Amino acid sequence: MAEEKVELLKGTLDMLILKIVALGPIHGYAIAQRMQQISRDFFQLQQGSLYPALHRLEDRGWLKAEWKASDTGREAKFYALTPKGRKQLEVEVKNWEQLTDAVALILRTAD
Amino acid sequence: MAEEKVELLKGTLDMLILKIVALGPIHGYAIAQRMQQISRDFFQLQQGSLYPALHRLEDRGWLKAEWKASDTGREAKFYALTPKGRKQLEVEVKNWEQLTDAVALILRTAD
DNA sequence: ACGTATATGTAGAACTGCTAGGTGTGCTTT
DNA sequence: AAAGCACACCTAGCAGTTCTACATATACGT
Repeated sequence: MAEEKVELLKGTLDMLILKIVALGPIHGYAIAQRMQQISRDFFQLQQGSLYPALHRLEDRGWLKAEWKASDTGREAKFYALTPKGRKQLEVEVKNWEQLTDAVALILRTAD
Repeated sequence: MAEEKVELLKGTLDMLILKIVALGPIHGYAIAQRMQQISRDFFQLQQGSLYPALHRLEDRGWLKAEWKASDTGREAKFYALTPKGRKQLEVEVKNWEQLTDAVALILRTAD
């Protein structure tokens, strides 16, 4: 029973990560788990997508990282939204909605 | 009054082009016009995105091209959906809906 | 004669996400 | 004790898509 591979639309990952971090400080590995959970196993975020994205978001000043002990006692890098990150999330959500609206206009066009 | 640049999500362009061609045979330049029209000027498809995409879709056997005279009397390359292209459009639309549903699940999550 | 709208095309850059590999810790099972 | 697995982080390099910028050519209006 081969599971279909679901590819993210390039450009949405940042928004999804920002949204999940906005729910409260969380470390990378757990972000992937929550994304999978919330999306009912639809999104299965790969580590090779996740970690570079986190570094990208940190470089841009949208996330701030801090080492702490996780639930399991291991050290993990916890990410939190910066004020800039919160604004960026708003911008990206607004843009996402406009985009999906515009796509919907085209998909619903009958000739 | 600088217009905001709207970037397409990578991966959606093929679907949008297939959908517009599905409305009836049409040439490339007119595809860009219709997309802009239908999306109420939201999408402004660049020629550097359009033509490579059309060639890609033709290479994959989803579109078939034919030179004909356009409304203005000039020669233009009219594209039509192949049966394979029609199936592909269905697949992409279904995938798009699943994807946006999954994104919506994440965006609507309150902690 | 000139500019504009129509119509097609390419080269190269930029960005993103994926594959595939690697490191190390701690818990559970054999 | 060792073996395996889940946790937790990371990087290099590839593949794919869209954009910018440029190039070409025709028809029409002024």
